[in-house]
Amino acid sequence: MFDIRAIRNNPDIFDKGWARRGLSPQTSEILGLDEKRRSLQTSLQELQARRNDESKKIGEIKKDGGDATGQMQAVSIIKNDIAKMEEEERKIGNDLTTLLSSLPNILGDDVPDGADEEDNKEVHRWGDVKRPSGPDHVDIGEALGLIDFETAAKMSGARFTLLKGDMARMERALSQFFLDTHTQEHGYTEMSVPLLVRDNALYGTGQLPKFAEDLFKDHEMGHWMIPTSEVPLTNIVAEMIVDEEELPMRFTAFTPCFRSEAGSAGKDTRGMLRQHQFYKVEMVGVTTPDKSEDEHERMLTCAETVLKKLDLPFRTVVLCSGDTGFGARKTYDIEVWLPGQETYREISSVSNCWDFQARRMNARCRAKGEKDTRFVHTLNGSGVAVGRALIAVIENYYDPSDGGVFVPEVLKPYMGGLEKIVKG
RNA sequence: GGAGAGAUGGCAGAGUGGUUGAAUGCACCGGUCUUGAAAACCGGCAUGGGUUUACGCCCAUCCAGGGUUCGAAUCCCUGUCUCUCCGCCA
Repeated sequence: MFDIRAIRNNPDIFDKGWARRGLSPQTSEILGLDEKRRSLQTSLQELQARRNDESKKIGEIKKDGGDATGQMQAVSIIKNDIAKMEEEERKIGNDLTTLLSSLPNILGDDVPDGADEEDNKEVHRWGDVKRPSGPDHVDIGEALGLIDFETAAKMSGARFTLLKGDMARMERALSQFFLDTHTQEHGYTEMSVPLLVRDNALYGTGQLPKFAEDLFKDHEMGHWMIPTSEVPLTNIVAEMIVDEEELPMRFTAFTPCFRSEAGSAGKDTRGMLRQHQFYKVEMVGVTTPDKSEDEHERMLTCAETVLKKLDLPFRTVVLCSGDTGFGARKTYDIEVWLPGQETYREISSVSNCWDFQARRMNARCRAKGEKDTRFVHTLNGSGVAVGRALIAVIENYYDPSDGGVFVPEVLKPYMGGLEKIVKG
């Protein structure tokens, strides 16, 4: 959502911003609606003032025991006009809101222009690629008898996975390791959050109204399954005015994520890279407006740290204008090396949403002693996707001599000291 | 699933159709007093929007959305949330 006054004052900035996302100019339509609405509002309020005035007089006349029939009829007529005008005003207001809420965030100046992921700019690379190529997690996992797509498909269809034994345990170990690192070393507060949310929560973070088809919904109760715990974690501050002393707030959660993958038919169909359901440890930050860029860099470091501790080679890119998501002002993706694909694949996405979500959620902050409030800035980042981390470990820690998978050093404490996953 | 109670300003808590945007207390801000502080006393203190060069004026908001009425915090309907009791249940 956007500040209509800012659009009034600097329409060019917004049109140029949206042009970077490939959109045609929007502000003339926005401002046309805005002007219409305001002039309607003004005349509506004049009528309301007259109605209030007359009604007050009727009250006085009646109190004195007089006859107010004439005045009552007069107000009755005004009332009809008000009703008509209210409806028109509401309609235009809705049109305006619908238009504004379907427009993406304005990109940061430091976001490179580009059409798609080909144009993302690499920021840096980390780690030695010890296994440039090799079997993928499907071959390794199935040979070990610990990853089973067929059985999962039997009960749930495509894009689901069944993990067994030490493979299931390693998934759990990864999530524990991520959570512990973020809570104990990075200052995040662990949250256990609702996985089903209502429309308004998804509107707040920007998934609705535009991206309903990407989500699973329970039509009976009206709940949506979260596509990421960014939704519940960010909505913690919805409708709140927080003291600026309490900022930054840093939340983390380990949750399943549910995605319909409606637009990605045929994409990444092999293996467990793209599933309808996967686990993720998420980080969310809430800051004052002046601190979000620093927080963004910090959050990126937090996500990179867990990959470094796992000794997984990765590269970090800043997404170009065409690849940056709807609600983000700027996004870093961390891509981990997958020997099975001989390429880097996304394992984390770290975004600064600026005040975009805060406006939609009405999440504000106030400095001590101040009267005025400001919208907070919100950030979110995967820290990191557990399923994809598991893939990365399987493929990078593969031992061709026996088909096993070494357990990364930092995961051993979470796996009872196990050194290696082997065929059982 | 059944029965009932409730939602009012930062908080507590009045108000059941006519100057109620809302008593009172607490908190908060300013002042008087004091060497200083406390106490006491005096004054101020909701939010969003429209309009205005400005002072200001106006509109909306007592959980949300509809309705009744000349007029709604107050009456009616729907939804959301909270609480109590019964049933069921991880």
